[in-house]
Amino acid sequence: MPELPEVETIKETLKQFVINKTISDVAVYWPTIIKRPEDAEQFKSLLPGQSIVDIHRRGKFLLFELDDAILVSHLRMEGKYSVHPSREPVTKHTHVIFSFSNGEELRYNDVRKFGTMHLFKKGDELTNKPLNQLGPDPFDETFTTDYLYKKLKKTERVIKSVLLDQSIVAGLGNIYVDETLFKANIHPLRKANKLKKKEAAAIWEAAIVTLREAITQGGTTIRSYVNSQGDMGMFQQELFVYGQENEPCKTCGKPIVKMKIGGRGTHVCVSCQKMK
DNA sequence: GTCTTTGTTTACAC
DNA sequence: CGTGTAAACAAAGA
Repeated sequence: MPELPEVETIKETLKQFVINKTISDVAVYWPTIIKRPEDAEQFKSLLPGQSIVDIHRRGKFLLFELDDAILVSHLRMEGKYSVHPSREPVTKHTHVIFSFSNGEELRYNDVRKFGTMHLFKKGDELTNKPLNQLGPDPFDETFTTDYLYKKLKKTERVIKSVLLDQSIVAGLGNIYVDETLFKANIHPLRKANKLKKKEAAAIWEAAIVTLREAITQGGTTIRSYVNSQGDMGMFQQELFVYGQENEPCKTCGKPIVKMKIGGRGTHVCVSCQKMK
């Protein structure tokens, strides 16, 4: 479940292994991961000879900047990247391999095969799906309390669903939305357009603080997340509500309740997070 | 076989 | 057509 802090951590750990490496060959064992170009054979043919110039992050997407292209990669639930010598055996969940001219390989591993890859000519990625659907990153200067408050005003949806909407703000997923709303003392079922400006400001602040702290902890490891060096995140120790069903609230001691909102498991302290 | 998991896309009712 | 909700979808493990 890599969300923004996990993808940020993956980006930083992966950088040291792949920048300036030149792709010599590409193998695709599960073509449905490749979304653009539609034909995986064409995808493969476009990459050899290109070097990895840099890696960026946009929301939950990893962006591999190549000499003349951008590879946009989404890890969905369980996608992972790792670098190995080519002689090392692959696992049954390795679906894409980028071979480098130095004998190493960047491997994409994904137990669920839900991840996606889109390849663009440089510049085209911003005006096409999936990146053109995204709202600002939480740390972008355009993501302000005013921006958030105006967006919340416009919708009848509950706040939980709005914060999961990547076109509002890009990078929050189920873990960090639940944690953000707990920190802001807002019940996830509150209607977005009924929230006061002060409450929007509290959500903004809570999101920024939670994400920043999670990044410094290297992300959250719930099921299987590790960074590209194989290290677990540590933020799970800081979780107040996510995955804490029936555990006592760290603030008030009442048991954390799990409910379904918009089809998503949602964790809430009904004592601390008021419906008002 | 059924159910759960998540982020995103698609279908559809209003 | 915009909006909101629900279902579909990707696949595997419990």
